[in-house]
Amino acid sequence: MTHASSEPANPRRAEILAAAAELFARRGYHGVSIGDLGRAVGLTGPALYRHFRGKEAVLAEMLLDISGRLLAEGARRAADPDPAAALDALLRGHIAFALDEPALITVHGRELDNVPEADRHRVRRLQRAYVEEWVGVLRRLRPGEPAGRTRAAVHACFGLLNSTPYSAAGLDRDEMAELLHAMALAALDRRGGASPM
Amino acid sequence: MTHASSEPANPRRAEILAAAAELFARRGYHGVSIGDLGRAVGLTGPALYRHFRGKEAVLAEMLLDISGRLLAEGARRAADPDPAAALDALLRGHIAFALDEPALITVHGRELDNVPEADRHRVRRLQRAYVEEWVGVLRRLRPGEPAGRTRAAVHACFGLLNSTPYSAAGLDRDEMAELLHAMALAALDRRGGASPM
DNA sequence: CCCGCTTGTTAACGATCATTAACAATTTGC
DNA sequence: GCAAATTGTTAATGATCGTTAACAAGCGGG
Repeated sequence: MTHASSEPANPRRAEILAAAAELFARRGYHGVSIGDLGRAVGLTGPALYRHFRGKEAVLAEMLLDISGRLLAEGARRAADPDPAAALDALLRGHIAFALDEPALITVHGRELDNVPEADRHRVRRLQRAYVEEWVGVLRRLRPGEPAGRTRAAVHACFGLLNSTPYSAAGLDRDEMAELLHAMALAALDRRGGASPM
Repeated sequence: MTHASSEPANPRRAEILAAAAELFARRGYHGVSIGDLGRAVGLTGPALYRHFRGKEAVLAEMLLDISGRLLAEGARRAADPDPAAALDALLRGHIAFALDEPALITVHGRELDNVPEADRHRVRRLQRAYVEEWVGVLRRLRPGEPAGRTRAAVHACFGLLNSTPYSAAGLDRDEMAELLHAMALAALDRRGGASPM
């Protein structure tokens, strides 16, 4: 009941989660009602309670899924023994996620405060672990840098990559991916003034 | 009544706007009630209607002020005849704003959809004009680049600079400003693969 | 065949919301 | 000093919210 991965992948749950992501991203968690959520998948509001314990549970499951997926993919990519290759893989993975799931990236970055406390701690732990995967790779490339500065650089890099939802217009996916990759790599590469990567 | 700049700078209005910015940034527009807004400045909820037409008017005035200030400063800085100096000034100005007013930058980027339609169009026009100041400077530095790509690069740069609210911990203001400046300049400089700036 | 589970519905609940009304205190202009 | 405007209060209104209750249709397994 708690773990969605052990369930038989109920398609209605997935449908609701996808619709909720779009609505939460566009209007914010508090700007979306249970009635809105139901209507978005062709149901009435209370039908949602057949699939989720409540509105908060929808958000909680969504954020746990996102942060879990990011961390799982990130940990795998960061394991590359060549740190430059690991960074390249992290960039590619994060960019693909941001371009393919802009609503999820938006909600992931904005709505953590509305997750009930127990799950919020779990999401925060996953998010922090994901950041630390990046920090670990960057510290292999530039061991002397203070950890706080590296972490701030990672957050700035995420801000750049997650800008996708607001600038997707006009460029096709592959060109946008390449632009983000070049900009992010340059930003991380030339951070900190003098020391090269 | 419509233009705040011609009024005698009512301190209560400014106090409410400042408190509203913090609350809107933290919980989102719909997550903040009129009672919350009043309480944040030591009043009851309905007292707010002595200073604003309603909740939407608070957000509208806030976003008009932010986008207007960004555009005014941006236009002045972009007017430098040396495009490299203009870009440097734009970066410095935007970074100072993001570091000094993280709540305003956050609300500015998230809550446009909740502004009533008439004001929303005006805010969007100001925001677009600000982006075009950046695009104009960058096109002076790299005339051959397609405009859509330049615009996407500007939005990505804003994403990087506006990451401040989530990563301010650990670094002092000046070090953070320098880090953001170096990263943003590198990202814009090395965008697009080969052509130098 | 029918029992029970799943997945929907409509109706109703208390809470909370933005807003307005009615009224009081204080300040300002003359 | 006093009328008028300013700025606050509490109380009330109607809408909407998340949630639960009560009930119904469809379906699968014995």
